[in-house]
Amino acid sequence: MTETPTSLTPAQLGAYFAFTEVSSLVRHSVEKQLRSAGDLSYVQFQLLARLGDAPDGRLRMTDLADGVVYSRSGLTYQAQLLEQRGLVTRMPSPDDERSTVVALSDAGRAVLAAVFPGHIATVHQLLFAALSDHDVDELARILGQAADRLRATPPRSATPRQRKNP
Amino acid sequence: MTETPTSLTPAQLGAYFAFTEVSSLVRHSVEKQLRSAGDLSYVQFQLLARLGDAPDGRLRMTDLADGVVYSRSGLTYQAQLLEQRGLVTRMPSPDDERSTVVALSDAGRAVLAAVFPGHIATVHQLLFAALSDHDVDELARILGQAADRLRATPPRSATPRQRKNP
DNA sequence: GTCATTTGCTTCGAGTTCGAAGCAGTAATT
DNA sequence: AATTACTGCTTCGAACTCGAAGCAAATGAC
Repeated sequence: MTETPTSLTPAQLGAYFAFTEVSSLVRHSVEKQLRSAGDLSYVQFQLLARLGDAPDGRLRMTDLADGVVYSRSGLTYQAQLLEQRGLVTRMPSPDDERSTVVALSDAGRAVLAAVFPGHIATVHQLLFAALSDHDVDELARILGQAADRLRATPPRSATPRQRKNP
Repeated sequence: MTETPTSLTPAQLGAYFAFTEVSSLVRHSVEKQLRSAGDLSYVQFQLLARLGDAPDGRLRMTDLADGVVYSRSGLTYQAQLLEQRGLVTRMPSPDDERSTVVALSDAGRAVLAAVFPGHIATVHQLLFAALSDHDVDELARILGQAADRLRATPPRSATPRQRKNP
């Protein structure tokens, strides 16, 4: 068991700060673009995009949640909103009465198609316009490594818990 | 003027997906750690950390907001919470009656010191444990470039300035 | 079979976030 | 000096998020 250091090298600090900054700025801009282009929040867009990628445009709630880290209750809320707008349908799974299967409707597909190019353009402009092809490759490789590691890491907290004053 | 493409190369897509995934997973874990270690939200921690970095542990609200993209009203809300907990003080600026100067209190400094090592350890474990020194350098360089570009980009790009017509 | 446990999802309440509107102080224009 | 525009912050209402508690279906233990 290697001990975890409680300080970071300058390079690590720089990477961490840049990462958080890029992350929140990109998120912010993308959110605005999606809102104005299709009246979607980023979460809603991610849900539609995930459904668009799925084999038949349908997924169980649980599978839909995985990878979009949000809580189950939040997912229920957003699924309700999307269903009210007619972008998505929900029905109990034939296999398992407990499961709800969410399916992309034609309207949902249309909205997704309408919003997608602008989303990609925004991301390109914000994130990739400043980077060379080589840098993009490196970024994909390095972050891919980090993502693999994160996915493998159990979700339990790394530090022993401390008591707080009641 | 180069036109922005509406599709991404596979490498760009990979980098984008990895980026969003790492971003949300790290955020999620860090949030938990801070909550259990010092009963702080990530935003609150960032605010305290920013104040800790500032020359006299004091900043105007506006300067505090820059770089932590959150809205002004959200900042007001969090500053109120931090003030109620005694981690921070607020007073009108002597220079400009409009400005509020936020200053880190001793208690705030103590909480920050108590939470910081665990925060760093968590980030190290999540993000940097999987990466070689060289990769960290590359990551810092590449994301630094992207951050520079983002900072230079005006926050309102496409919309012309608006006037109110009473 | 019956009971306990687990799983999948929803409901509920509390807390957090944002944008729009509002207020007061400052700067610019005349 | 007076009017106008702008800046810095707060208040307000609506929307979103989460965790805990709850419910029903499925699984496992006996």
